[in-house]
Amino acid sequence: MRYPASETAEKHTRILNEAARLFRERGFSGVSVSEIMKATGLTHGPFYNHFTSKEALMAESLTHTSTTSLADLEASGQSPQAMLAYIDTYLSTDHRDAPGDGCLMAALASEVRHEPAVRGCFTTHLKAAIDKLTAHFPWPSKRRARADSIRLLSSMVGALILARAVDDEALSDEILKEVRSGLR
Amino acid sequence: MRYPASETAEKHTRILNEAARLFRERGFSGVSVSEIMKATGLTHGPFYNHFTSKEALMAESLTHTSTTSLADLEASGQSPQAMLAYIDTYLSTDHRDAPGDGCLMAALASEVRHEPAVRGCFTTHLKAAIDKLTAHFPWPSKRRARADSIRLLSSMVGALILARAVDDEALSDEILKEVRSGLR
DNA sequence: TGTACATCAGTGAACGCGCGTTCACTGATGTAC
DNA sequence: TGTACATCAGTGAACGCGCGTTCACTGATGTAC
Repeated sequence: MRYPASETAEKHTRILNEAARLFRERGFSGVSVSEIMKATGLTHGPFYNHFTSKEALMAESLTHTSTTSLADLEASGQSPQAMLAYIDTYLSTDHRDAPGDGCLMAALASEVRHEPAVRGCFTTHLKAAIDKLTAHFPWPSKRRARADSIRLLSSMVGALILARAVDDEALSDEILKEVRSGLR
Repeated sequence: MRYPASETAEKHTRILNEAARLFRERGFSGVSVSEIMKATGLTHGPFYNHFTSKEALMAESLTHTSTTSLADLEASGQSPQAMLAYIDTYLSTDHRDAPGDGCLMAALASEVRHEPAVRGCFTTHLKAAIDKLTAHFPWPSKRRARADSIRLLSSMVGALILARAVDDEALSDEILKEVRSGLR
């Protein structure tokens, strides 16, 4: 049956939000189109009214997540304290235990390598993240700010991925803690 | 038909080697049992003469790769120069472009999170890697050697994963280069 | 304002496909005598 | 040493399953008059 036109755009956004959350939680290949549609409260059929393919959704959800998560960074303060708080939040057990709401890169970087359809979007996101980090925080040397941002990002992403992969909570906590104190 | 008994063990090892290579290249879920068996020159049927399931192969191939790749680390020298050479090799474009022969953690850490069957093996490997790094290299402070090893590993793994995910070779090279110089 | 009709997002059965896994069969090897 | 037979890794067709995707159909909404 026909539905109010106003709901269409809202449903599109809801699919994107659910997809973004589920993909980060369980990976692109760990989530089916049907599951995403079920999470939005619909059957799988109308998926193709909104997106041309699962790959297209992957790309669009990645771009969608990119804009919202970079807004978080810009919302934080620019003081050295704000920078440390940002790092502490990123390397917190809360972030580790909630990948669905967390960093896109830590959740999906590995899988992106195998999905040609989303590498472009991911690259755009990473470039934006480096630029925002470089511009936003009070780096000791302006000249080295970009290199320092790249190093910070690599450390944080690597630590979070390892902390999430590991079976042993003590080791996982230790990784987060040591990388946190290394960045002070 | 029956085959020489001597070949059985050798075929088992060949399956493990091919699996270890293919899993690192394309991920656990990106490689099928049939592909692995084809790579060893057999049909898919006898797979279950060697392993009880794909998950069992994933676990065994991870343990198998662990022992061989940690041997590489022990084979390197213990001088500060050897340590820098190890880091440079890890963060080289050659390593980035050959995941099939490279670091297990950079290739599979993300997927391990979604595969309960291999998290234990992965954790064992990561612990061994931290211990070997800690004991093997000439860290400035013995007391902080373990924390420094964890930080080094996080940086290297994170940088390699990001460098591999990205679509843009200049950015990929930049990530490797900056993290390399940050570790000098 | 009321009526008749076209629209089109949602439904849910169905499609082909590749996956992990099973199994009846094959036939050279290893063993018993 | 030669013969008869049991063994068992490999073969390849077949299984059920869940996936991404398609499509004939439904029926409340929006539009034309």
